[in-house]
Formats: sequence, structure tokens, C-alpha cells
Amino acid sequence: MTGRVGITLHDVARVAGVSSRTVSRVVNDEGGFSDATRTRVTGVIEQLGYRPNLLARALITKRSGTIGLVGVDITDPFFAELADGVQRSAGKFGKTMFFATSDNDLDRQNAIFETMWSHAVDGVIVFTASGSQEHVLEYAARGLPIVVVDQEMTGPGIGSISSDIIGGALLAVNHLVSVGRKNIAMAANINSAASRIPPRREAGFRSTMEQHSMVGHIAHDTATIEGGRRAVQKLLAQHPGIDGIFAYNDMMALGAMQAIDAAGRRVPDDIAVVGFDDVAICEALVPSLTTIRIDRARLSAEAVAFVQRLVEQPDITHDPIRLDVELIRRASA
Amino acid sequence: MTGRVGITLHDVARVAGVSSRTVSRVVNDEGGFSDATRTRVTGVIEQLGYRPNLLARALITKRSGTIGLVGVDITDPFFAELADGVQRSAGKFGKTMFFATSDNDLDRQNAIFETMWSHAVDGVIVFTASGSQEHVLEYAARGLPIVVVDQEMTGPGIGSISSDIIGGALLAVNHLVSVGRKNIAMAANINSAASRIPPRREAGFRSTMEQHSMVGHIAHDTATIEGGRRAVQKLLAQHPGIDGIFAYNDMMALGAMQAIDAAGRRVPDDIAVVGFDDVAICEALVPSLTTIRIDRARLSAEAVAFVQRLVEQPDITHDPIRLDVELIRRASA
DNA sequence: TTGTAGGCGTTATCAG
DNA sequence: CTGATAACGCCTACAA
Repeated sequence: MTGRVGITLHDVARVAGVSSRTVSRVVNDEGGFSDATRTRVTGVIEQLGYRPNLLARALITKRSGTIGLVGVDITDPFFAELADGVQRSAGKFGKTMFFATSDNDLDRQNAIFETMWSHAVDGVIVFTASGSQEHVLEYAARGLPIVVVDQEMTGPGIGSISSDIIGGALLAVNHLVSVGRKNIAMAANINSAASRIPPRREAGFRSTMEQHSMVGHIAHDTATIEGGRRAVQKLLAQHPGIDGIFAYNDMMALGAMQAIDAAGRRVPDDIAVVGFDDVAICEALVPSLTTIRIDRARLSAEAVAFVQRLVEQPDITHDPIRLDVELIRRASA
Repeated sequence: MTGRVGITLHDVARVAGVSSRTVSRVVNDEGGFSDATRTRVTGVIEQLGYRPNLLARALITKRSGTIGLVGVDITDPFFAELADGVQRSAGKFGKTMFFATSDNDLDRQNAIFETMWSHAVDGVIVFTASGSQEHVLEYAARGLPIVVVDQEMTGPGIGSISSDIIGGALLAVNHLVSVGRKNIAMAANINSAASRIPPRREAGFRSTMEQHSMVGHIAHDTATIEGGRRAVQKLLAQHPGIDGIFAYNDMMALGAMQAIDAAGRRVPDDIAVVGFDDVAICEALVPSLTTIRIDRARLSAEAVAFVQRLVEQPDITHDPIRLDVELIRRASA
């Protein structure tokens, strides 16, 4: 009654009166056995309740049938929803998902890579902490297939799926302008600013503002509700005339709306707000949030498929995938 | 350059000029070796970049150092935040977390149990689909340690951590009464109603309403934003005099607020709303959401610790853990 | 303090 | 079509 039961290939083989190798063939549907043996073996498998020991299999095949997902902050619904998609897609490939968050800490991220690798994951899907590239390159070079999300990278063993972030920023700013806003500011992510890759939402914001010959103030804070609130508080204090805000993501947009409300102003009448990501709650907020949609289902499916490709063709360089984004117009702008 | 590098215990042993058994002793810090050998071995480990193959280890010890988390719907921030807590606690125990969602589908839940078991998880933490108990009992009897969250169960190999849900419903209803509401209704979870365990939030709602000699209407729908919106639309259509709503969880409360707004009524002036769970966005909503807090950090830590206990003492029956809840008063009621 | 032999449950190799 | 036999990388006896 204690511990695992443990019916093995050998048990099945003995009862079925064949060798364990034959049972293995049937289990993996390798072919090379008669219909008679197949039915007999499958019968015994059923009867005994045999389940293959995936660890033993992985030990020899070097492939565990698992995928690792490494995020930064699951409190952000965007990431949670992505995790859900990855888990679903992984299931369709017969894979199971490991999950961990790095808290934007590089050491932690490396520790996670290390652990997952020791578990022989087939590959890892990662939102890199602070957008760091070198560690990704290092692990990939050592043979761990890595798919980077939301960042463009290439190299053998490296996959990359990103969205047209700059295009999204363009859509957002243009929309704010088209609804008559003259004084547009941005609530940006302080971690993007600290990262080594150029912050694309900011770049897109700046260049689009320039096209309109407008100056856009930017306040940096963490990409959270709190951060959005603080950033917009600061913005409003320094530039009371602001009538439009483009937020780094929907969480910051939510904080922005809260700060605007606290300042006694109204959304969208006094200040219009546009978010980024289109998480599920956007639609339910009052007022509902206008935002830039990233197709998460597609993103997660592509990420899992990319891991598979990396596993099958480890030595070639794969083209990055770039997804389009879309403006979802709702009540906040 | 292709695939895994694969430094083994033997490689380290050869270079260090000792036996692999000695290296194993050092790696697992078993003692029984001189300081000299320790430093020599650790040096070589460092130099070669040796990492233990967790699968090989697990094959023998029957313990993979992984924990499985099985949820119903990660789109609910409550569950996402719980997953984060579990992952953190698991990390502290040196364990890695598997993650999957059942979509409230029993077959899927069983398939997940099966897969995770084949991966030799140390234990599984589960939000049971439709609150079903029999499958949990069955797997536990077969030797899979299972910790059930949000439901009270006992038995060898079974752990249980729940919150004082009925007490929470009591707090919620009493609060609505204390702010002068006379016509209180509930937006309830249709899956709880379908499940075999008695729906505690509803039970608590009913009994507390009785204590106040009030009749409370209940509408059932899915425990989502959409479901909350639909339930409250129905409630408002049938009973226009409603001035207070107790929602199954914060997502339904969010939908409720949306429905109330759509009906041209105001929160909390016309209708007060109380949620359940206290997810992160509650505080940021406008108006912010009064709700019943479940201590998620505690919940997830206890769940992981319970798995550990189950692993160490598989044959005894463990007492269920019950956590207190707390009313968090904000603007919505 | 150290090493040797054996096996965990599976797949791979090669022979029949 | 089928079956011995040897790995995979590690741990657990037991012996020295």
C-alpha cells in the first residue's frame, strides 16, 4: 500500500509470455510484431494497468517530453494567459510543462535554466529577465534549446517569437491623436530602460510623436498596477495638461486609470488611456480599456512548435517569428 | 555542438582520480570522505561543469524533486497568484513545479494525474474539477500523494487545505447588511452547484440571510467575468430592487460591476458589491472592490509543505488544514 | 575513508 | 517477426 505500484515492462512481458523488448515495441508502436502479439500485449497492459516510466525512457532517449516556461511575473495576466496557452499547446504535443518565474533576476533565471536542464527538458520558453541575451546564448551553445518570447534573437538552438511592438506603439499613439489628444504622455517600464535591448514601446512612442511634431513626456516605473499609478501621478503633477496616456501594458494602464480617478479627472473625457497586451479584464473594466492586442493563443502555439523545431533541427539557424498586433478600440480612448 | 554535453559522475571521478562512489558522496554531502578529497572533487566538478542528471537519480530514489499543480482555470488571477506561490515555495524545497489545467474536465484531470505520475512527481496539488473526490481517492490509494486545495478531505496519502469559506460568506453578508442593504442577492458558481460537495459559499450565504430573516435570490453561472455579468443581468431583470450583491469570487464580482454599470446603476450607491478571494486587481478597480481575503501566500506554502509531509509519512492520515479569511473593506460596499 | 558490484525501467544493438 | 544483452547515469548495498 506504500509508495508507487510499479508495473514494469518485464511484468507485462512475463504475463504475456513475450520478451520485454517486444512489449516495448508495442508500447511505442514501432512495428515489427504480429497482430496477435499486439492484441495479447495490449490486453495484458490494460489488465495490469501498466504505465511507462517516463524517467527511464528519458534517461536513454535524452528527451523527457517536458517543456520549461520561464516568466518574469505571473501576476501579470498577460503572462498567466500565455502560460495557459503554452500548457495547452504542450499537451497537444504530448508534453508536460514546467513553470517558474525569475522575478527579473538573472541569477534566478540561470538557476532555473540549470534545474530545468537537469530535468532534461526538451526546451525552454523564456521571457528573459531584463532582456539579457548573453546567458541565453551561453545555454543555447551548451545545447539547451531556448525560445525567446518578446525579443528578437537568432542563433543555433535559439528561437524567437516577438510581436510588432513598434507598430503597436504607432497604432496607439495615432489613435490618441485621432481622438483629438494634444498632450500625450507615456507610462513606461523601468526595467526595459535598464535592459540592454532598446525599449521598443518607448522607441515607437517617440518616433510617432515626432511624426506628429509633438513632444511626449515619459515616466518610468515597474510594469505593474502600482507602477502605473505612480508613473501617472508623477506625470500629472509635472504636466497637468496631459490629456492622453499610452501605457507600457494593461497593468500600468489600470494603475493609470486609478491615478486619474484619484486626481479627480475622468477617463476618457479628461484623459484618454491606451494599454498594451489586451488581457482578459480589459473588456470588463469600467470604462473598458482600449489597447493593443497581441494574439496570445498564436504566440504560445508558435512558441511550443518552435521548441519542437529546435529539437529536430538543432544545428541550423531558424528565422525569428514576428506577429502582428491590432488596435482594440473600447471606451477608454 | 549538438545536443546535451553530458558530464557524468564517472567523468568527474576519472579526472579527480577517485571512484564515482566517492564523487556521489561529495555531491550528496553524505560525509565519509576527507577534506582533501572534497576540495579536489568539488574542484573538478566546477572545472568540468558537472550537473547531476536528475532523471537518473529519480529512477533510483523514486522521487524526482518535482511537484505537480493542477488547476481549473489559470485565467482566474486567484489561481495564477496561487501558482506563483506554489512555484516559489517549491523552489525553496529544491523542487520544480509542473503545471496543468483541467478545464473542470474529469477526464482531463485524470490524464494529467497519469502523466505527472509517470514523471514521478513527489506529489500533486490540485483544485479538483467539479470537486470530485473519488478519483483523488483512487490515485491516492495507488500511491500518488495528493493535496486537495479548497476542499476538505482526509485519508492516507491525502492532504487538504481549505479556507473558512462559510465564515467568509458570513462576513460578506453581514457587511452588506451593516451598510444598510435590504435586498441582497448572490452570483453563484454553477459548477459548485453541479459538484458533489455542498457549495459552501452558497450555504454560508443562505444561512446568514436566514439569520437576518431575509430572502436572498441566487443566480448561477460560470465563475468568470462573463458569468458574473450574465448572472447579475438576470438578477437585475427579475428583481430590480436588489441593492447588494455577494459574488462567488472576484471575477464574478467584476462582471457584476460591469452589469450594474450597463444597467445604469452605480456601485456602491445603488448596489453594493462584495467579492471573494482578494486578487491583486481588486484594489485597483474603480471603485475598488470590497472582498474576502484568502491568504494565498500561506495557502501555497502550506500546500507544498503538506506534499512533503505526505511523502515522508505516506501511511498515516493527516489532519486537514483550515485557514481563516478576512473581510477587506474597500469602496464597492 | 574509500571502492566494487548490482540494479532502477527503459530503449538500442545485433543476432536469430 | 522476436529475443538476448548492453547501455543510460545514478544510488544503495556491502566489502575493504
